[in-house]
Amino acid sequence: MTVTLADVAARAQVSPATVSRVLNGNYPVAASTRERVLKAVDELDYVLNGPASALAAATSDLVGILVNDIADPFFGIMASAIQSEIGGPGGRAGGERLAVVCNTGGSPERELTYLTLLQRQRAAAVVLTGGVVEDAAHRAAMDAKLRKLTEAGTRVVLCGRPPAPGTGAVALAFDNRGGAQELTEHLIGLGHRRIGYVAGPEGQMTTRHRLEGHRAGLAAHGIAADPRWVVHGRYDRQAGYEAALELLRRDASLTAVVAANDSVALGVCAALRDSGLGIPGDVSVAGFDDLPFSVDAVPALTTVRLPLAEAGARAGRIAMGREEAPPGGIASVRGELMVRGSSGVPRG
Amino acid sequence: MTVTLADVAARAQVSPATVSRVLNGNYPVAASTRERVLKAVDELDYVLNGPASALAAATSDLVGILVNDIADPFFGIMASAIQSEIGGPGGRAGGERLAVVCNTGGSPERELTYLTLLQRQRAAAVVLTGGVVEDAAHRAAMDAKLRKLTEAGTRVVLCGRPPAPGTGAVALAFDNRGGAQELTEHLIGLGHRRIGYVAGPEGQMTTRHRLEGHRAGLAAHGIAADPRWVVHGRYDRQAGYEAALELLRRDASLTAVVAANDSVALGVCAALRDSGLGIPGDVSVAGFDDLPFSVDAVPALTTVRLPLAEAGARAGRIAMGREEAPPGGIASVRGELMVRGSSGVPRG
DNA sequence: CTCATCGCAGAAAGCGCTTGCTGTCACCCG
DNA sequence: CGGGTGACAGCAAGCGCTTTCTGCGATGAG
Repeated sequence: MTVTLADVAARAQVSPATVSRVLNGNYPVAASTRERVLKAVDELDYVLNGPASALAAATSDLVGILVNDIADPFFGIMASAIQSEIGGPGGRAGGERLAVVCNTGGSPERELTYLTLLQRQRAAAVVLTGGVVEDAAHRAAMDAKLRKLTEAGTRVVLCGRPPAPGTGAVALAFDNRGGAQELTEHLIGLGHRRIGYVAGPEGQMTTRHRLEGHRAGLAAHGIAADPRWVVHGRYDRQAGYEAALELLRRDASLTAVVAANDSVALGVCAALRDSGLGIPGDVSVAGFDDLPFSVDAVPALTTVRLPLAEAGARAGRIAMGREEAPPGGIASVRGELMVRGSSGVPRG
Repeated sequence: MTVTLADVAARAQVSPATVSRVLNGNYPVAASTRERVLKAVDELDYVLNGPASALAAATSDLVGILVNDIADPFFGIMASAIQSEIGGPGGRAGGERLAVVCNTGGSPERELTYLTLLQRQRAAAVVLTGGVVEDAAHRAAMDAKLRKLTEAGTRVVLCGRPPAPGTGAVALAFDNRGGAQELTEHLIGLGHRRIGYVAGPEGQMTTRHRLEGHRAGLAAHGIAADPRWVVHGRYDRQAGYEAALELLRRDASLTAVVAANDSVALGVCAALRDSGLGIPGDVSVAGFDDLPFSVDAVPALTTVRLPLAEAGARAGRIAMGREEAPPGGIASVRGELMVRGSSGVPRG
């Protein structure tokens, strides 16, 4: 029914071994023989059996990419960049590889399960993106899993994710703390003193780092951090909308609001507008990430640009062994402050 | 080195066959035995070898999802919905499946190559999204490939994509023509007569259908379509920006511009603003798709909402055999007109 | 002219799992 | 109390490929 290597071999009058070697091209085969084999492959419309080949060779050409939410451009951009580098029909980077994009939905359990699934498939490499939950038990489980993967020969790269020491995984971490601090200092430089902060979900490292950076920025200028000025929520527009309303309720004298990311910032903007406040006339707003839509917001969003595509591409290359890992297996990726229309001098 | 089924069997004092059956749960195994096996699996930290299992069982639990660009929310949303339905650790939908998201970048060749790769992996199902190129040779090649896949037992679903008759593939097509017509008629209803149209790339079916719908809308109200009012470009913001400028250059008296999709519409808005024109005061703008950011644009974008997530979820279920295919294997998915701030009565 | 050498092709032993078929008990019914 | 019937467990034959090792003819050196 299905065409196998043996069929091709028979038609080309050679042994299966020879066909395999022609297809893999890692063993000398006479040109005339090769040609004959290729012709047979073509005539029979032969398609290699991936599982069989993976079993025999003890490796597969699958590469896993873990993301929190593929519908979110933040992850989409990274995934796209990673994929463009891991080979596949896209980038001419050696053998054709298949990228397996896994949606963890931010759930630690799913993350673990997907890793097992990938391990089961004997994936060639795994790139993990997205946040890390600050739960000791989960981190230990993750680290154990990652270690097992690297020990089994799977290359593991953390992209935009804090390092996992002792696991053998290479990490390209975003400098969330530094970026957030720079952003807050920009607002302070404009004259803002009462700055609200819409943070991400509690218990996430990204949330904590960005918040810490914000506070460091305040501290650097001797501004006391008022706990009423911080509200936690999800990393989405809706959460931003609600958080902004809450912030206003707590202290209507705020002159600026920093959001955990751009989506949240958009929600904040909508809430402010719906409350009759002008941006940046009444309240300045700032985001984080610099996703494509941020420049199109009106006014355009002041934010911290994270080099998502570059970091993803680099992670992809490292995962493929086409670029050396950074010294110590850890690199910090800096963001860049993008000052745009949504931030201005405070009113009054 | 690596733990195999046999190791587990030895430890649990049973035969490999029994272990396999416990793990697959499709054969009666005594509770006490099962427990013993599970214990051994746990103790040895056994991970099933995917390729070996796929080879022996002649099926794999991989599901392919083809998208044009994973960084584009249009595809991200569909991919996410599809994935949530195909099982995986996310949706509790039977066995754990791995979604393979493939970025075709809109290239017909890559589309074909990915399909071969998926065929090679003996994928359980494949969901294709994204546009179709109107090239006869390519379509024939695609159809042949799809037929081969369905013949090999792979379920093939086209999501938001025109049907491929005779291939055995199920199609959930978006009613681009109808949506575009409705949108244009909405503008006409407001009083617009000179309506610019920023179309997608030529030679794509989606582009053609939307443009045809637009023209049908004009025709229905006896408005002659002026060829100068149509500009083609890519499906992105940049193209929209440039196209809008070109449109204005050709005829500054346009009172409305319809864009091929929301991203393009955003570019159009930016260009209009940069030209000192108000929206919708001077020119009304409309998009297509209703992506999440469209409601946040200022003014919010009038557009046609495509039920991306619903269609994706349905496609996923059909691919998994958990929902029956529509009669004839073809269903048309309608869009819904979303009237928002970017469209108003024409000036003057 | 002989023997080591080289270049290429084939034989065959798995890779780790699934599954049809064949036992082997234990139990129940007559 | 015997044979029929189930409920489980094991045997063993692959699944389709890779790869080591062996074989063989041709070539070049001595």
